[in-house]
Amino acid sequence: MNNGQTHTNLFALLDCNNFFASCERVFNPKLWDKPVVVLSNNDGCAIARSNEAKALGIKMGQPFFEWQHLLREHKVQVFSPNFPLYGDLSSRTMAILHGWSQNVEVYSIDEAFFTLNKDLIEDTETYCRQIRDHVKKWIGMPVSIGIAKTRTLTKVANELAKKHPEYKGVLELNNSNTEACLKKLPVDDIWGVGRRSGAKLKAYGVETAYDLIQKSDAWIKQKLTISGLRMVYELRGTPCLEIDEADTDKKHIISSRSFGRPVEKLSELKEAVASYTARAAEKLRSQGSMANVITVYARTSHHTETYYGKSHTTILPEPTNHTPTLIKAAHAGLGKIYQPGYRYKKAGIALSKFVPETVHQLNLFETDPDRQKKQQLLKLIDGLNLENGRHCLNFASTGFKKPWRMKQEFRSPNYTADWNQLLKIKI
DNA sequence: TCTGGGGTCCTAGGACCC
DNA sequence: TCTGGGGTCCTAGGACCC
Repeated sequence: MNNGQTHTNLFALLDCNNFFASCERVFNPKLWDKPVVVLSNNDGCAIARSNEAKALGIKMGQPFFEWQHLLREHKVQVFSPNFPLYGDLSSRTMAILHGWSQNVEVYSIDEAFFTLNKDLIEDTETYCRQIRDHVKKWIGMPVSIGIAKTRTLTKVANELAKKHPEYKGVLELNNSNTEACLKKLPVDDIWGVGRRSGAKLKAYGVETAYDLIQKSDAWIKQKLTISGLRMVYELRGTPCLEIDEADTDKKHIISSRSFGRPVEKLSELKEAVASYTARAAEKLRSQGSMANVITVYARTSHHTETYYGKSHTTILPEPTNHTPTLIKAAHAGLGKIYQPGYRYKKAGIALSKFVPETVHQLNLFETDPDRQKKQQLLKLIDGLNLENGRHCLNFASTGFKKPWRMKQEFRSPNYTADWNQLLKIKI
């Protein structure tokens, strides 16, 4: 988005408040004034919390069992994650945003950068308030919007807009208020500064974002690498992050899960790995790529004394996105790393080193005469699964009973993604 | 008993070549 | 015993994000 760089454009960031928790509320008005928590897969820990839940002290990533007692004491409402629902509400929100800006970069499931043309919009802050109201009214989703000269600064603005009610969800950073905001912002709250770098910077006496931008470029590059330097330029008001819209193809596709209970048998591990591989291969085909490399790994829990974890990487004889071929390679790798006697808690596979399908189709030295037919069959299966819901057709090696499957005890209905689970209203 | 899953980018260091 | 300088490519691992 080149016109994002010109003087007449400002950046903005729309971010849904407590996204997953808010999604659960959209179709369930009873939750509006209650603390709501969405759990990770396997109902392991908290991954989203409403403001009320945050106020109770439930932390991001905190294990469920540590705060389970609050369910009774404070009527905390918990949910297993319902990603189809969240994905659907996300697309609807982004669709509305597209109606307000020419340049929208969907950055994650719950946030998007967009540009505002200063030549056409007189009052950018008022404009963004209208966007916010539109999303609230049509989707029921509360959002915050930050406006500034660079994407990193919109993050700062957004955070403040969210934290301080007096901004009513929208804040624009300009020449007169930016410095004051950066002086208030702890250095580890900056987008791009994690726990490690945060601690390091504080050890050097750098406490706030303002302290950081006073340092020399050389110092910053030495302490935080080139990406840290780019971040500081952005904080000083010079855009230098490119987020390209066109190339959304993934460079790695990962599929992994923790098991609902520990797995010891190789046969069960193989089922799980086959099932992850099938999912990853489906994603690979949907972006029109083939993989040259597949990595498989398995590990026990980190929280036990006898930790065991290993991975194995296979370079494939030729790039492929053929599910049975990939499963075969994953199983071979698994055979190399599997050690009996351990209670495995998680396994996964990763595909990488992609080439476009079209490149391979031009290969004159085709080694597999049936490749075309196999390809068509897979497309057919993908199509049926897409139309009729995932798992309509499966590969037998992915297992039938799946005793290793995740725990999901608190799942909400698929209000928007499944005809059988539409919200019922009594009249 | 109980601690997510899926990504990106960067650097260091080894292997290899001239 | 001494003992180059560059360049490239690859991989593992760190750090961060949502």
